[in-house]
Amino acid sequence: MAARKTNLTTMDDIARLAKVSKPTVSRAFKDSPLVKPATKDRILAIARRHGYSVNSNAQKLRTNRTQTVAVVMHLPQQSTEHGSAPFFFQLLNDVARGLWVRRHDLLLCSPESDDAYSYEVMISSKRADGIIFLGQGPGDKWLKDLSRTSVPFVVWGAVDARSSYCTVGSDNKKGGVLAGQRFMEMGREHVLFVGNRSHPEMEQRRQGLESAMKPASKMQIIDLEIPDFTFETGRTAMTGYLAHKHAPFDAIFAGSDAVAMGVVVALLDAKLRVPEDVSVIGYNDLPIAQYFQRPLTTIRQDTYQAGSLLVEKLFQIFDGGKPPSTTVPTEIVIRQT
Amino acid sequence: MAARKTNLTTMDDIARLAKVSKPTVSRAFKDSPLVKPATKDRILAIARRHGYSVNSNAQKLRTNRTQTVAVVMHLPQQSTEHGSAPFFFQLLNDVARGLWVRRHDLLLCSPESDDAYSYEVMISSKRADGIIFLGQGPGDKWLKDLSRTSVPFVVWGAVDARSSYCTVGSDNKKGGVLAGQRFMEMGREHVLFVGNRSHPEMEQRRQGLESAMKPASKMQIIDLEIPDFTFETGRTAMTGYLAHKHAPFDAIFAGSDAVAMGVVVALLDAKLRVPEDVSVIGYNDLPIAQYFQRPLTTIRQDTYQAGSLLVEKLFQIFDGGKPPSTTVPTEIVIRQT
DNA sequence: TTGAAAGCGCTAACAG
DNA sequence: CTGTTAGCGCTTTCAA
Repeated sequence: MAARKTNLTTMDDIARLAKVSKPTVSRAFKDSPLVKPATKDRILAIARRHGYSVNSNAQKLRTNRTQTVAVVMHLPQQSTEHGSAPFFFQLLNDVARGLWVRRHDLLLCSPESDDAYSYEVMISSKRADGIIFLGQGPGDKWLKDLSRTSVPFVVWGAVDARSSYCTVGSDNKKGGVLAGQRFMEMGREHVLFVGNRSHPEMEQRRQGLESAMKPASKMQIIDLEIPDFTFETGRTAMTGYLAHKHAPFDAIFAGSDAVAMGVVVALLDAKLRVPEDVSVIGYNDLPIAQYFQRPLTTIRQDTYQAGSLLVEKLFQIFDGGKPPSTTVPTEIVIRQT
Repeated sequence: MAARKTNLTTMDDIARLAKVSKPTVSRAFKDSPLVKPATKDRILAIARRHGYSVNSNAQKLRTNRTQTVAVVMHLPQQSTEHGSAPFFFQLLNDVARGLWVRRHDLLLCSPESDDAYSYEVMISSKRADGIIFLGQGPGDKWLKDLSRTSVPFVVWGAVDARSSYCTVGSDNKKGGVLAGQRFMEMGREHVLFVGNRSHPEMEQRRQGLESAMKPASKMQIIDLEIPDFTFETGRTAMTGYLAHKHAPFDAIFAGSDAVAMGVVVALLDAKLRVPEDVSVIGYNDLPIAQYFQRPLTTIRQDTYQAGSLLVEKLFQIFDGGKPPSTTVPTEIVIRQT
């Protein structure tokens, strides 16, 4: 009589087969020291033989914990739409690793609406124990609203010490400083900032740039505002700028590597030499950046550490803590632009 | 007396407040026609006012359905490790959209081990109703094993009509044909295939290439085997090939865009002209491909459709069907290589 | 159209 | 170390 793998469904079945009680089976599965090793092994062997595993929904219902974290990420509609997509995927990856270490599941969500309510529901309906937001979007009103609720969450985005919620983000200011210093070393004087000052992270980078340049009284910043941070936007903005205005510039600090690459292409199309005529620095150090036409000088963020920090801080919140926002170090990667 | 938002926890509480019974509240939440609209509105209003939402774990336990699909994806350890990462993230994105349309949650997992058992546990423990595998890895023994169980799953990978499980994949053969035809039109004769024949998808592409070239008896394929499909691997393989062997070639079909870009860089380093001396075709049409030093000619796969198909077929399996494997159309994007 | 009763599969509290 | 009891919050009968 071959022990057919009839997937038994309940803990009671296993208990009966192992001639123990249900709680003992339960303990065996959570590796409790309260159960005798021999008993435990027998139970686990029987369970495995019958294809049994603990029903996680009953477990979640009973314990009132889901061991699940929701990660909310703006997924790009088209591959070209969102210039920093590769960066966010890398970050997702690193967050996934952090959760995996803590044996938590990762529920991937797109933002339903930028409205605190839908996230409150996510928690009160016990789909997840907490939320990690990858990117805070243009305005963070909804995040402020959310911070007034009891929803445990952390955010990747611009770090602001006064913020009412916990954020982990690139040291944008330092990133700007590094770019400014580099330009100064190269003797550049007119820096075009291709970004968007209403975007908090961008503004921080610009401030860093400005402060690094202060010692050199000759240096100045020219702003070129762009609505988003894609290759195409960078290219067309640059082409337009070259066609119409003529404030001279010899350096460019771009809001993202994608923008920087667009800018470089526009520059080359206009017969400007990079870096001889114009020096360009990007942001993020996308994997592509080093293989670009002109291997790109850029500011790198440590996503590995970012992922760990996001997870760690969320768990501190689970434990009743109120972890401070933190900045992740930033470094300049000097290549050929 | 302000109705404070004390988050009530159970359906019973809401039932009491609305002066109805628990089942009525349950019906109201699932928009059942059995409940009078006025009653329903009243219930929903009360629930919302008190921050109540249905406990999804109790729901899942009771109904024995999770409304969740696990997506298993090899997350790259380092950004440069896995050349096709951007492609898979795009695919993830499109799968997410498909699941969202069907109001299912997406549980993101890395492969625990390439062993059927861990996936059986995922289903028998009721974490998810089914699994979508993004990429089948080098061998698919574990997938064959899994297909002998009752685990509902579909796979993105090489489509093989004889396979025991449902696969959705690029029309690799057609992709190869398109590349071969293009080379033929350009009058190329010696095609270097930079790929890995033990990888089913690669082998299919090579077969397509070969069949397209058959009419031109002069044309021939030279194989350059590589272990993985990253930029660096492509570059070093090409550099090595140029240094040692000297079978002449005037065209290259690469296993991925990342490889193709690595190959192009090696070619240019060796003072070969692209495309004058060597024509190069990649695979995947990564967003970067068009912005590369030489905008890359490549084979594009329709991930949007792929995502929809994967989800659709999984749902057919849920409904007891046995959907056939399908191929997603493939097209050549002619740029400058 | 609504309600009463039963039970999904599990774990925590307590007793031994 | 192991067992008994109770109940997590919900939906599904079935009855009214």
